[in-house]
Parts: sequence; structure tokens; C-alpha cells
Amino acid sequence: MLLFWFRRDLRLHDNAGFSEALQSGHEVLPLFIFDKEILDKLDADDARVTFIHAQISEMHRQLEKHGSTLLVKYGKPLDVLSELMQEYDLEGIYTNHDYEPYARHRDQQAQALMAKSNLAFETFKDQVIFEQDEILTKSGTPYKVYTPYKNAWLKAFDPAMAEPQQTEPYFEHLLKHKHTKIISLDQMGFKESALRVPSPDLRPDTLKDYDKTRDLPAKDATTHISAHLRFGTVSVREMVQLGLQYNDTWLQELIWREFFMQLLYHFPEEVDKSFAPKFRHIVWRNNEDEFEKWCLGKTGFPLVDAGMRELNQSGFMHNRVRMVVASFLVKDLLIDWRWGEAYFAEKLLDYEMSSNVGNWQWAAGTGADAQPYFRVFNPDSQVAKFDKQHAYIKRWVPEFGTPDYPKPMVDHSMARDRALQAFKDSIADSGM
DNA sequence: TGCCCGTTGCA
DNA sequence: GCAACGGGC
Repeated sequence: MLLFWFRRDLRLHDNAGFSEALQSGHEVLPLFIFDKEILDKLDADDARVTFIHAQISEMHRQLEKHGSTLLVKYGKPLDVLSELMQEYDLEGIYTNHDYEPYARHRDQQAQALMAKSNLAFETFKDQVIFEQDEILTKSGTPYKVYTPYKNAWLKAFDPAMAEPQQTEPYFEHLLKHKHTKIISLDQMGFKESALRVPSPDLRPDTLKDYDKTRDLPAKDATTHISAHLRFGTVSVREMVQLGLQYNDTWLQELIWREFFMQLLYHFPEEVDKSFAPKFRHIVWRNNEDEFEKWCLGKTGFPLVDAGMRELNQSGFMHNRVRMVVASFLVKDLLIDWRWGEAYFAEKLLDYEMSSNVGNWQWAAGTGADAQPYFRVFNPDSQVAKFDKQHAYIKRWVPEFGTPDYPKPMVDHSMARDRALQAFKDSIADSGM
């Protein structure tokens, strides 16, 4: 009997490793582990945990309909696997590749544990079309610039790679199992969060207009698949097929995702180190009172404030506005991009390490393939361009335009000059 | 996936 | 007095 271990692939359909397990000739018992190592660091009210729990419950219901079950455990993964090795007569474990530093370490340990008992630990590519070593430059090194990476990605892509990895036809190979119960949120010290992960909007019209409407936060016309890709409640193959069919700009966002994933895989130090050496000497101001104003959405710059309040109240922020608030924090306030990155990690329901770090470094100008440091967003021009009618601003900042709305916390023109100087000084101090 | 400022060409 | 444009950050 095989265990199939679900992690960031919380769906029964179009799942590469699950499909392989079901076709392996062994019976398959599906498993999910609520990981104490991760959960213990989170707040009791975390919408991501609520979302995962709901999705696990749904998968459990589906599997029980087929006479099997989803075994749901709570603990440290290695401890749980050891117990399961005692309890069941295992051939091994199948699971999908997981690329973040913590996950890679965990899986190395799991593999070693299984190997000690001569059991298989087989892993499969599922989360991406191309893994870290599948798109490389001619000299065999990872790409650090997006455009050539994208060109190589598209050249290497074959439509067969986006074919669904069938599971349903093989459900007869699920292990017949007695009913099991799922641990409740409460038993793990969590409560049901009031926040909800937005549902994907994958209607053809939404996709077709994406390149034309994605920059208008008031329209909220993006597809909201980020959290679903993060937890695997949609498959990347399905998404790539939609991109190919409806919208190249949208497809490119999926390629950015894989670009950042391979970048983090090859350069894990980028998590807390500016990628570009010439920007490792910036003297940040890091004023804590100013950081708090940014966090709370009380900067006096309406688009920044609307974005931060959307984040705080919903766990989501429109993509255009993410760029504006990031530019404001890093450039106007000269606060270390890592502070902003950490705040997003805490608040975003779609938080994904490689994209979050990659995009913050992009916005800060410190990244592998970042915007030039001298590109400083003017928070007021951004309003004029993308929220002219103030519809988005008013949605999140009801006191906008009244005497209760704060005055701008900084003079943008002065702040712009100050930022340019700080970045130039860093270049000089690094001897470049 | 910018912004600013100086210049130019027109009124 | 202004819009359009280009170079520099």
C-alpha cells in the first residue's frame, strides 16, 4: 500500500503525483498532515488555515464517497510518518515536489526516514510546467532575467505538457478504508476566520480583457487565482491552457511565477538579501512610526491607504496597488523592503514565498531583474492614471475627502530625491 | 507595468 | 501658455 501525501496540491483532479500513485499497481491511501512546525507560528485567526481546512474537509467527503478516506493527521510531519510506518504495511510514499527551503529540507528528511526501512519516497513535478533545472541558459546556468527566461520557456513548451494528469479513472485503486474523522480547527487552536479566500473568476470574458482591465483596481477584474495556485486548488496545467487560449499577458504572469520559483530555488539567500550587490549598502531610514502608518493605511496618500486597508480587511490587494504601496514604502519612506515583504507574508492569503520575495525585490529595484532604481512611482499620478474616479479609494477609505483624512505624511518630491540619493550612495559604497 | 524637467513648436 | 517629446535619474 502507498500513501499519497497532499501538501500544496489540495485537489483530487489533475494531480501528477496522485495520478502516478493510483497507476502504480498499489492501493493508495491519501494523507494530509496539518504541520505543527508551520501552524505554531500563526495567529489563531488565520484565513489560510480556515481555507485549507475547508478544502481538506471537501476532499475527505469526496474520498469517503469512493469508500476510501483522507487520513488527516496533526503533528510534525516526520513524527506522523514514523507512526504511520508502524501502523500500516507500507510500500512507500508518493508526493509532489515542493520547492521552498523548508519543504526541501522536510522532504530530504522524509526520504531518509523511508530509506532506512527500504521504503520508496517518490516525488513528482506537479506545481509548475518547468522546474528549476528544465529552463537553463545555453551555458547551463539559471536565468536571472525574465524576458530570455520567458522566451526559453515558450520555446520548450509543448501543449502535451498542459494535458491533465488523470486521477478519476483510477479511483478503484484507492484503499478501501473505514470512516475517519478530521481534526477540527478548534482542536488545533484555530478559529474559523471571517476572511474568505476569493473564488477564481475564470470566465472567458474576464480572461480576454485581462490585459486591458488588470490595472484598474476599481474594476477588480483580475482572476483571483493566486491563492488557488498557492494551495493547489487549481492546477497550473489548466491555467496555462486558459492562458494560451485567451490571453498572452495572463499567461506571462504564470511564467513570472515559475521564473521566481526557479530563482528562489537556485538562490535561496535572496529571501533576506538584496539580489543586486550594488544595493546591499542602502542606508534605510526604517522609522517605526512611519512603518505603522503604512501598515494601517494612514499615510495621507489615498491609493496607498486604500491598498493597505484592502489588505488588512480582506487579505488581498489588487496587483496594481501592490506596486504602488511597495514603491511608497521603499522609495518614499526608505524602509527596508524586507519589512514590507514580512508584512505581506503575514497578511496575504495568497502569500507565496518566491513570488513575494521576487516581487518585493522587483519593486525595490534590488532584484535579479528589477525595475530600475530611479523609477519612483508618484502616488498621485497613479491615482490619476488608474483610479481617476476614486471609486477604489472610496471603497476602502470612506473618510477620503473629509477633514478626518490625514495630510500626506511626507513631501513626495523631497522623498523622491532622498531615495535617489540613498540608492546612488549604495552604488558608490559598493564600489560599483 | 515612471516621473521630471527642459526644450521645441505652435498659438 | 500649452502639449508633445526626449534624456536623465
